[in-house]
Amino acid sequence: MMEDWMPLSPNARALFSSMIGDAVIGKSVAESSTENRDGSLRVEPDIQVPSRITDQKNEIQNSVVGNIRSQLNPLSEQKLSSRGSLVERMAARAGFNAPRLKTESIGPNDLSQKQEIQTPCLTVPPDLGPVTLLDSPVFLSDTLVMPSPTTGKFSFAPNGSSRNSTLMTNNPDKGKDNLFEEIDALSFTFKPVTESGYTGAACKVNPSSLSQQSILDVNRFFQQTDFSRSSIQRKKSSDNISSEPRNFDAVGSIAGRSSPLDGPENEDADQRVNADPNVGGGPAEDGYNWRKYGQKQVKGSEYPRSYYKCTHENCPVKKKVERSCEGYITEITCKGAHNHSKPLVNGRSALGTSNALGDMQLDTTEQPGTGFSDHPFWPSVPQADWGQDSVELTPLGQEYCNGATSLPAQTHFQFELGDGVDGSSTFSDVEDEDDRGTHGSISLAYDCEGDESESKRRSLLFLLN
DNA sequence: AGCCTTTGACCAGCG
DNA sequence: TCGCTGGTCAAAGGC
Repeated sequence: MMEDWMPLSPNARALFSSMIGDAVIGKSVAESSTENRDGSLRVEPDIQVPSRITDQKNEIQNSVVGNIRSQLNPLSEQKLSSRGSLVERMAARAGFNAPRLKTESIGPNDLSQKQEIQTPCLTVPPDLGPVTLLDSPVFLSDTLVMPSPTTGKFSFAPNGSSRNSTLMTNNPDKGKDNLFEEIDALSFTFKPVTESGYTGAACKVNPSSLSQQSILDVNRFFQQTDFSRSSIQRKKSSDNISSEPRNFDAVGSIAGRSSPLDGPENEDADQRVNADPNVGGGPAEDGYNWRKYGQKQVKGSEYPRSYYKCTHENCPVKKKVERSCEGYITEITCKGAHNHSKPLVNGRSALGTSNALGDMQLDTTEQPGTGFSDHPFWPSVPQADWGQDSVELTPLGQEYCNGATSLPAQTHFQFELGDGVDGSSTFSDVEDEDDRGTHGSISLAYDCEGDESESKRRSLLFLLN
């Protein structure tokens, strides 16, 4: 179903995916990593998504997808329909069967009879119109739109006369109201991060209890990620870009979209959510501070390799990061061992920061101070092992490179092992790299502009998850 | 001012 | 020794 979002920017998709927990995210959640004999880590889909939460997410996501699609031009939709499921393509390329969102029970049984509904997840509840979603406060990116709760005014116009007519659909007011009604009904699943890291517990937070500032922060976040109606419209007007398969964060790879950067073809700088080098293999995504000291085009690699050093004094750790044309990490090689603990971030340890994204992680034992090991996107590495001069780890995964061919590129993480280190026995729990840095949904949390914003974004991610 | 990225040059290892 | 390649340095510039 991911192709349903193709016309959207990767950033938007990443964010949306994070928010609604699409099928692929479900896959991410459902997937667990297994350890191969050779020490590499591979993700395998073999864990079921908690049913209740998944059902709610699917319900919302189906509605959202359907509504968004209804806003897209027919051409894009047709192109989308003509493509196979991304999951299927991934499965074909990666050689595993990714779990699919079951949509048979949603909507008409005979979908083939309806051309406009050729892909799953298109059933839209009649009371949840496009405006419900597109006019959601978090979707509004410009100041011309109607006041919204995110602006602190929280007043809806009696009618939608002042809004963009092209996006208007039936029953706008009802849609908006329903948005909050539904949100309220569903409640957010808020997963707090404690000083010691992710607790694994989830608590419900009634949206009404959120502070105005929090809402404003959420809105600001969406604006920064350009996950807005205006961005969608821009995409509509540029089919040459939007119609191409692009990296899908949630599907993706380490996701730390890495923030999936917008491709070079996308010159709209404000849409670059993850143009930050931190995203993915860049500095900070693992809680440490890195300084790039070199970049080189390596023979045999289609992407330039970046060299990073840990900025901590006397810390010998270096890492090499290969990034695709879109900024997705295709390979990370970390060498050395940190001789220091993670720097504090916003009054809390980087560990906490890392775990902000770890709500999909399953019972990962915290390994404070072990570097990547305590990052939700990195496997747990016993301190003793990480203490070696170098550690090598090679989880494999896939990401989808944009570009004309949309060829998949393999994401490759590698920690160089020191002698006597059995990498195969040191890593026990790793997430699907699809959810890691090479894709935006996750990287957003690391795409920090500052401690404050980082903290706010973390909060947002909790809301979205 | 400090830190960062960028990027061309330089260095070392290897065949 | 030479050429190739990967890794690093360091000046310049940006934020």
